[in-house]
Amino acid sequence: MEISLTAPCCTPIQAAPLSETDAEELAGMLKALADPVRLRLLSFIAATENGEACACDLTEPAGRSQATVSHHLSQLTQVGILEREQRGKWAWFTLDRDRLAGICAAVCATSSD
Amino acid sequence: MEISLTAPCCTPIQAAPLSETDAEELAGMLKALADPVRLRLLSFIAATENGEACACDLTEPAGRSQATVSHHLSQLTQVGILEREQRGKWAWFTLDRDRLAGICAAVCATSSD
DNA sequence: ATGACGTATCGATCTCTGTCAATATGTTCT
DNA sequence: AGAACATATTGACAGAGATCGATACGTCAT
Repeated sequence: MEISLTAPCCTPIQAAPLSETDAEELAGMLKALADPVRLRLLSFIAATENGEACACDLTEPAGRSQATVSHHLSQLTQVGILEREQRGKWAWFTLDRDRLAGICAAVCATSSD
Repeated sequence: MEISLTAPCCTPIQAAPLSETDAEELAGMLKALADPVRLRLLSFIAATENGEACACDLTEPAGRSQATVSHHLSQLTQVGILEREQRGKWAWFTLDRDRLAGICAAVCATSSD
């Protein structure tokens, strides 16, 4: 039995039959990921110099209205994929790579991990 | 630079800003995963003795109608997470773990991978 | 305090998706 | 061929979600 580098964020799907509740929980996180605009937002943030970005710099490259981008950023923050920090009147977001890895672990980890 | 064990199934999000097309592609696969019923179906199949299951044995544990389960299995097959094999009048499904790992790699792989 | 500016929330609309009953398709057995 | 059974497809509907304009909320500078 190997020790995996990142622990699953929730019950892994390939170890044992998933309960309805556990399935709902993981599905919620995956739903947050499963949108092209949100994936691009994550990608933009990951591509910055410091791995952080201000909401004001994300509206234009996302190609959506300020309200829509704010909504997407909020969703990603809610499931812990993004972390939000208020700096003056600006909202800065950083990617939580451990959280992302935890979601992936829940999807991919096999019983031998 | 490490060589990762599984190659991303499509453009990874953390390497460079994602194009709209690439984002749509990955989002499509994640959408297939992002449903509690489908996650449970995957989980049930992964938990079987041989890692394969007949559609007829999935309807009841999924708690959905035959039509709905068939629809979900079809979606998972369409994005390559499940593989379908016809045996007589039964449809057998196996999990493509490499495909799953490829999706995870696209989400989690960093530029240093 | 007041004005300016960045962000979040609200309300409305439109599209997408999960669901099932009914039906069609395909396979096996007699 | 015809009956029986497993699975897929169709059509319809309800609920969820993406989107935006308008507005409210915070924060800063004057």
